[in-house]
Amino acid sequence: MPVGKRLRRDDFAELAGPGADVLPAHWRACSRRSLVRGESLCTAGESFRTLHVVSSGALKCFVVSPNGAVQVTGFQIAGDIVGLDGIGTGLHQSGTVALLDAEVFVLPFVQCELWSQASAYGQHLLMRTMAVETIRSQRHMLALGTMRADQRMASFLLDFSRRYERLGLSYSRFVLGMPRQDIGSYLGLTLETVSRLLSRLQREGMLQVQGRSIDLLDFPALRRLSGELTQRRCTALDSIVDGMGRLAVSPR
Amino acid sequence: MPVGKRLRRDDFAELAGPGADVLPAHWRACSRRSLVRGESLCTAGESFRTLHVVSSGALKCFVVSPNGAVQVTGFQIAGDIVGLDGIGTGLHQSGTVALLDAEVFVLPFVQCELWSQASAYGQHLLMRTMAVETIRSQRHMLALGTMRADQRMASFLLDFSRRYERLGLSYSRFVLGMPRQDIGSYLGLTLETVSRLLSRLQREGMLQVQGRSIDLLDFPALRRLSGELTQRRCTALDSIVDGMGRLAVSPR
DNA sequence: CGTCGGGTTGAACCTAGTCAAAGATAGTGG
DNA sequence: CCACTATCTTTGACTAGGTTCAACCCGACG
Repeated sequence: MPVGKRLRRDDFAELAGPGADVLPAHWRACSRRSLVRGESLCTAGESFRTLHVVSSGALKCFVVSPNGAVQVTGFQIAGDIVGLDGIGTGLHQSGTVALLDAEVFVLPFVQCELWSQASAYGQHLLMRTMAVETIRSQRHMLALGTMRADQRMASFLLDFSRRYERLGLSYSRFVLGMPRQDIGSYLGLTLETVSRLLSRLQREGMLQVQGRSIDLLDFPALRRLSGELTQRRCTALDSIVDGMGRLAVSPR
Repeated sequence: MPVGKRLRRDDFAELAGPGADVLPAHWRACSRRSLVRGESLCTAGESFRTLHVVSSGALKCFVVSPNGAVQVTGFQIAGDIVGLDGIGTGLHQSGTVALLDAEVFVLPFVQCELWSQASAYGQHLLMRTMAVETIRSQRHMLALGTMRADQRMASFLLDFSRRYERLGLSYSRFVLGMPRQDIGSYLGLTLETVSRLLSRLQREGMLQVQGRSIDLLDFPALRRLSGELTQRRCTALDSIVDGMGRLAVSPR
């Protein structure tokens, strides 16, 4: 049960995850909180006091538009950090719920701030953690804005593959902790499209899917699909970007 | 020429823009840099040393995927901050170019860090600035992931309207500093679709468009379009989100 | 054993993308 | 100052990818 992998506090010393940076200096003091499947860690609008680093299980984070549309903004597994969006306004902008039974480390934000003030290193790490989050969302925007459905799906699977590998788990066989609807929301697709895509990729031999269990079979093909080729609105292979950020197709 | 509005340093005392927070404590020391239309402020991969706050003109920020697809991640006008994405890795993750002749304040990042270490307030502001950026990208993800083309366009126009208003300019008549292609890239659409949408909204009386000059006429309609109704995958008006973040349609 | 949430699959529809051509605009150099 | 060019914009016709609606299946759980 890969997703359920539980981290001991000491694991974070070697862990490369986004939350790992900010945790070490706190782990002595920090408490934990258990969540059962479906339990909410925080909801949008709620006042922000603590950051959380996932110890085990899986969470999803989502924003809700005024009219009720839901967009899943990310999935968090062991080592990932949750709650950075609350720093800006003092209110959580997004909700977070447990997809599976989960456990999180609790980091009171005032302590993070104190720590960050006390050491230049701590400050740097905290900022870096936030900036990494920005980079992650930029990548996701790129996926949502420029990729076709199958490419998004391939990127999504490869992303999870890498993250599981980072936790010392199999990068080719894993269990997605979330239903099709959540994957769809995250990728800007409907659940039907997600289901169809997984079936198609299976038919084409790139992976094996059994409910939420995934077995990635053809990494080169998945990588090719996810990015190297056939990007929407980018037909020329030898195209470059000029100073204006325009695609400049080189002759020859 | 609304977009060309130039800020004096003192303006930032009252300015509510994202960059305004971080600037005041620095303005005495900080230098400026002028950019001509098309000039690049920084390119992806380049090492990160400085933040910039736009003084006048307009910039765009974009990421490029390995295969050459371009996604515009944001447009910056006076008061906006540029370069936060470099903090995470020490390398700029995105490129920034001037859409118009522009001037920016230059904030060496080491100084920001020193300032941030020196005062808890400074630290808080810097982090807040970064977190606000995160919130912005979450909103944009929501647009890219859940909205239809016309809704994205309406949101985009209303966003610019608010930002111009914040600068003390007209919220109803303004000039978009970027070509259709960039708007399209930002919204995850093609330039043809952008053009067609603007024509359609004009035909429907919501706005007047003349090249890059926009005159918003029917705010209620634009707001309605941008969010209140007809969101894709959200047909029920009285739907709410349950603990799992699922849409729960209330009976009645 | 029946119900319920989640998943799969099909068919019809529609939004937005693609390709193409013509018009507008602005910048450049004679 | 005007002609020329490059870039940007608009519009049309056609296509394709993804959504919608609907039926059905499967496994878990009471």
